[in-house]
Amino acid sequence: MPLPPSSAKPTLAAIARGTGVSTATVSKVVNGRADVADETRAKVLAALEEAGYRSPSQRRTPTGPDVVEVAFDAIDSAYPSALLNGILDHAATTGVEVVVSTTGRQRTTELGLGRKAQRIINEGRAGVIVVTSAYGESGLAAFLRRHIPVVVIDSYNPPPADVVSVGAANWAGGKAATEHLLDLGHRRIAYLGGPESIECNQARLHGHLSALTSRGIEADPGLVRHGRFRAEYGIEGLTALLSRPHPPTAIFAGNDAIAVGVLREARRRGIRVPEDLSLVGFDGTALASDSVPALTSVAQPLQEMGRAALRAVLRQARGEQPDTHRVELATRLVVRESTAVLG
Amino acid sequence: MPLPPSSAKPTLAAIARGTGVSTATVSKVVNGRADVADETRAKVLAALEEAGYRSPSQRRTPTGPDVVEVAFDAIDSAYPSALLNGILDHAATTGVEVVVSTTGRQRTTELGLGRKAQRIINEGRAGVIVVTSAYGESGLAAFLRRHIPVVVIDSYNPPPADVVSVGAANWAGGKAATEHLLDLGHRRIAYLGGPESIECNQARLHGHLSALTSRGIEADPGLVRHGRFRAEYGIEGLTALLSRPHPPTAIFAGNDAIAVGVLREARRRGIRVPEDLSLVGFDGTALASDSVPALTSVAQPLQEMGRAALRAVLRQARGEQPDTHRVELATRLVVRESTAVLG
DNA sequence: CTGAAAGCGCTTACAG
DNA sequence: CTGAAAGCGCTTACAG
Repeated sequence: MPLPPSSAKPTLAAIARGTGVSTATVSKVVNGRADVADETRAKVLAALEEAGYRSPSQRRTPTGPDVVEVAFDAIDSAYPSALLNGILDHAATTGVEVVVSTTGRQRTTELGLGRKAQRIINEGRAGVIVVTSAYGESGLAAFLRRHIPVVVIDSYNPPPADVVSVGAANWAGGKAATEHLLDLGHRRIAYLGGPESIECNQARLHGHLSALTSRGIEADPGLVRHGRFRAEYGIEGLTALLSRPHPPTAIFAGNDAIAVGVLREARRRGIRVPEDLSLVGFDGTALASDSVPALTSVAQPLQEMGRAALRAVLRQARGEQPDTHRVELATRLVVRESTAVLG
Repeated sequence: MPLPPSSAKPTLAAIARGTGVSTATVSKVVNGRADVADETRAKVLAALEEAGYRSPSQRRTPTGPDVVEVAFDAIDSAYPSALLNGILDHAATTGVEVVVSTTGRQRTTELGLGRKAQRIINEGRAGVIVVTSAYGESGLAAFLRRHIPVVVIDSYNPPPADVVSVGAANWAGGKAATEHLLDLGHRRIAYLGGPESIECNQARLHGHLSALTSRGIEADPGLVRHGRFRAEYGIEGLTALLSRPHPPTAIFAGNDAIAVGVLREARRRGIRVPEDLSLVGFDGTALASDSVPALTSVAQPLQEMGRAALRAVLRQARGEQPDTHRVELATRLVVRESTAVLG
């Protein structure tokens, strides 16, 4: 009597028993040989998938190091670099290996992503860390179905319930940025954000708005603009704001790249920062400290976020329950040279 | 009659025959069991090493993707990030997997590095890319002994003859930087470099000196300073240069980070760039384009260097001979806002 | 501490 | 296209 496949151990013989074929046939399917009927192949593949079978070379070495895959959109700024740095730092101390892959900013097709997810599963990763948007709901679900722990850093969308997410306190950071500007006497404060739909951007904006309303200042919708997290949108944003009847005296930028764009456009126009315009960024990467004038910015503990993400993945890989669905690390307002008392 | 170990196929049985013990004993050694005499273990380990034995889980999956290891000192600036970006880009198009590891800037002990090298060998990598200094001569030699192809990017020291190195045209880039400043009328041009002993730094310096002497200008040794590739050394360097009787009118910085330090210190002192001081950086990363004023800089094709390194490693992994011992990619002077005609 | 022997998981040449 | 059977590479319980 064939056992239900789910209770069988993942050996060729067990799969063979479960599907009513010989081990030889299962072996052929596993090795992609041609001489198997399509129907048989399909049945066996389904059973292999169901049982979570790994061929010997796919099996994780019992003694070998755990391998964690980190999927980025791209590594094209200080932000992903700092995250990776934190991940690699913790990896070195725990003896874990890190495979890094990028999906490319131009959204890959669903099919392409599915294939990448399948590869990650086949390679027997101990876990997966997904940064921002790489892999949608369906990709994440594929990992979970195979019981591969997933942690998402700064997810663009709210992740499913059984995925741990790591991020910074974006709302509190946004509030702190705007409170700093309010404390300096500014009242017309603009927000130049990233993509409107993205979670972290919304949280920063709402922190900003909350700071305004809690001081009894009505937010002017004309002072809120969205774009992308790149310098171009700072240039474009400042240009648009200056064409208004009452331009702002201060700008809170959704990240440092946007702030740097603002800085550059301000300089081009002879607007002095901070004398004529105060400016706060977000992220606190080298971009903020190296720019001239150095940017006041809300620092995210990016390295620590990377470390926390790896820690959370490894904890789950060891079979421990995650303590929390969301790891949120504190941000810190670092005041530098780009903000001053309203003159 | 036992065969000489080198001609035996790398199976347990062959190792056993070669060393005159049973397959059971060899198996125990491979799996690190305790019940083997030290002497026997040593003999068997030597034979395993000699034969290049890999246990089933260490064997590269015949169908599985190649895995290339990339060893950085650290991923703490735009420079390693851009290299990695190029490597990952080419990896995505060739289906190769990339394991990233960092050795940490504080030189790890020889022993620690040796262990890391051994791990990389055991994991059956198709090849290794070493960035700047990670792994010394002995580490590289260990890879070569096991016939694992190695490519070095921007090696701190000249690599051994059978290691392909990838880098930019540092000498030509340094020459172009200084010629640009000479063309603008500058005659007292300082060089603020990175560590004096490092190859790429020396090449940039000598390009600079060559530009001077080919215009009949005697180089002033007091205008050459070394430090590290960080902003602090730009601050320190400018401070030292200004204390001289005849400060320079232009500075060629060994990389963009140093140039940014110069920029910051100049601003603090009320020295205008480029009106009072012209400044050229090296690397051409976002640091140069995002700084205010934007930096004139010698751009290295970092992404292309990453791609070229992976291409060279994979070519060797396929058993092809490398075309060249050194892949040198052209640099390009990008003129921005930090250089002007001597006033 | 060593190895003969049993056995496991998988593959393959080949008969049907 | 399928599977019985031989066999390979490795591991392990156990006798010595």
